[in-house]
Amino acid sequence: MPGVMRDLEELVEPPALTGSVSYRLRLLQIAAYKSFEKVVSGFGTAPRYYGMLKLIQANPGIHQMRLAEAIYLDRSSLVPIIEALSNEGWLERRPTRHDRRVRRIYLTDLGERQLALLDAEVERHEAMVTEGFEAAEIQRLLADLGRIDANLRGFLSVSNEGA
Amino acid sequence: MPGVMRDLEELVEPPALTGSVSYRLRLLQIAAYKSFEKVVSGFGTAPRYYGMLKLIQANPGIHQMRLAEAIYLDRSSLVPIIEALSNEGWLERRPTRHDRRVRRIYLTDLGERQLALLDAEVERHEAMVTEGFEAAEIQRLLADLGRIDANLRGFLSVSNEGA
DNA sequence: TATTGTTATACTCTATAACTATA
DNA sequence: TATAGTTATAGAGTATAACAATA
Repeated sequence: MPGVMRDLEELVEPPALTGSVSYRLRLLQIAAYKSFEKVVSGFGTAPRYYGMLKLIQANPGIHQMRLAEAIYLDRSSLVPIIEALSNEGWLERRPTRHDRRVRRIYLTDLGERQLALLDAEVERHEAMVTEGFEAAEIQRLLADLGRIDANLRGFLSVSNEGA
Repeated sequence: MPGVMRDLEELVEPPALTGSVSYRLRLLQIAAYKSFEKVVSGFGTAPRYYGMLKLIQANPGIHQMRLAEAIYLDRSSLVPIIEALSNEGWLERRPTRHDRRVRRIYLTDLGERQLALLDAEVERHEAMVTEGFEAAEIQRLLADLGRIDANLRGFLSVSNEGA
């Protein structure tokens, strides 16, 4: 009776997906994000903006526009995020003297302290993600991902030239 | 006058991000998705579910539950997607004899033909993503991503054991 | 009792367009 | 005229919970 066992068969991954870097990236990102949310808890809305907080930390006084570009967001989409993290005490917006349209973003002291705690959780997650990799392998992987990033940024900026 | 040039300075990427595979994956996926949408057009809502369509093609008659798991979606979230693609003629649901709760999913003939056209667009995009990579480098990268996928799936299934 | 697919519903995230205040 | 930030709004996309049919 062929067909009866069908429900128990392995899922076939077609070559077009198995061999696609884009597809792997997509599924990996979903899985990485879900696992990250399981690892991290008790930090409010901040964990999902960990990357942004680290960028602010490394670039104190960064403009909102600049920040939005860096994380591929529209400037309007960034506003409620900045708002929420300000309300939770992570960061603050300060006006500038030279150009009063611009507001510069800084971590608060509380933000700095909390971010240090969050760093530990993030490292724990990263260790799980790269379990079984040697340091050199991780460096090589990061280099490869960097090359892909360059390809994509190049393509996106070229195809945005008209805008 | 230090500080005046600040607006033109390069963005500093902190080591915690530069060295994080998770973070790279996240940003890459966003960029890859945006570029994919620019490359592909004229296929309705299908391109964003290209991976799912290829899975159905490779696993004709797959159950909805099975499909949902494979792409990390809740079974309820899959329903409107299946619905839309059915309405656009890409696929169809057929009842089963043995277990009448289950509906099996198949590509239609139209779906097969359109998917063949979409394949070409996807290949074009993939070529851009991996531009500058040699075939062996791509294989190595895919292998690395596969190892990460295994780590994540292992972690997610373990931490879901209670559920 | 458990499972598959479905529905109703609400929540999150995002972009677009219009607005303000500055430049 | 153009730009930085904001607001209002609408559209995706997702999960949760409850339901019907079936096992």
